Amino acid sequence: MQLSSRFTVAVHTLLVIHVFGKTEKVTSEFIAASVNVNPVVIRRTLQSLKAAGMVGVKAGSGGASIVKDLHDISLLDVYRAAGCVEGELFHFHETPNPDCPVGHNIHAVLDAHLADAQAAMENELKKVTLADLVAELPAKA
Amino acid sequence: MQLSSRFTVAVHTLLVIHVFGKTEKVTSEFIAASVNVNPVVIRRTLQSLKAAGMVGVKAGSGGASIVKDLHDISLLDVYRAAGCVEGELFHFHETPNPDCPVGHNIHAVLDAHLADAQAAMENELKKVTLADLVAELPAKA
DNA sequence: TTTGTTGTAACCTTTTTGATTACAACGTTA
DNA sequence: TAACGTTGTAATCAAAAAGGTTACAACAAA
Repeated sequence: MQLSSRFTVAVHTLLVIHVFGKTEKVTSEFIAASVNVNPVVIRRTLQSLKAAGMVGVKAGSGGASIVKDLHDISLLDVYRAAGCVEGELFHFHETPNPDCPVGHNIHAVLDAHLADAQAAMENELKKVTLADLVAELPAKA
Repeated sequence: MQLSSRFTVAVHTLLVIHVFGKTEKVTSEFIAASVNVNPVVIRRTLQSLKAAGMVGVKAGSGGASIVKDLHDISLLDVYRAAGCVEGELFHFHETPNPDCPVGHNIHAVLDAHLADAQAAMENELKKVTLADLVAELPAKA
């Protein structure tokens, strides 16, 4: 089981807007051609990124642009904006038996550790900005 | 989107076996009553834990037992044994456009960072052993 | 042999993801 | 203002996966 691709699609989307934004009108169809998904998926992604204050989208005339400094957008920001994980990363079985000492305390002993693990992952995503990714782009081309 | 509950169910299962193993025959039905899932789900969990060398299960007569020191079983071990994530945690859209500079390089610029984030999470799980959890159990009861 | 349990296949339901169609709303331009 | 291309968004669909459930052969012990 893997997390939704919304996150990587969102990162890809932002990079396309950055790279082509100066020279082309970057429409949902244009981005979709690079990511290789349906344009509607990109439009939904753009709405999420817009709600997070990262991009502007021109209804009618068309075209997306980045409205925030790439140094100020971390992978964690994109991850959160994409909304592929709501709240807790780990999933608990519902209603463990409260009459059993283990079932009664399973959350008490596990929750904090799982939260730590999730925080460690998110903290790592926070270290990387889109500006870092852009810097790596040409070098690997 | 959350990870499968297989992981937390597996932890719960191991704790039940530990707590009741001395005094009762811990069957899949017994564990299922604490976790509050179907006994077959527990049997499948037990097979995974058995394959990982953590438990022994008596076919026929019934009952599961732990066959490894709890100090030597980390949450990461259980996480891996439960198999709720195969390989990569993050999911990529398939076949990004290789003719686009972004599509062509998206893996090159993202893979390492995502692997770092996943490793940070797993590393945190590695720090906690089942013995730690057991130590926390009575204190919170 | 009887009883209770495991091991496992098979099937079903539910949920979720992403694909897709459809279309009204919108901006630009001719 | 009319035509055109694009966005915003709802609705629907198919595919995948998770967990639930039934079923039953294999097995161990009394």
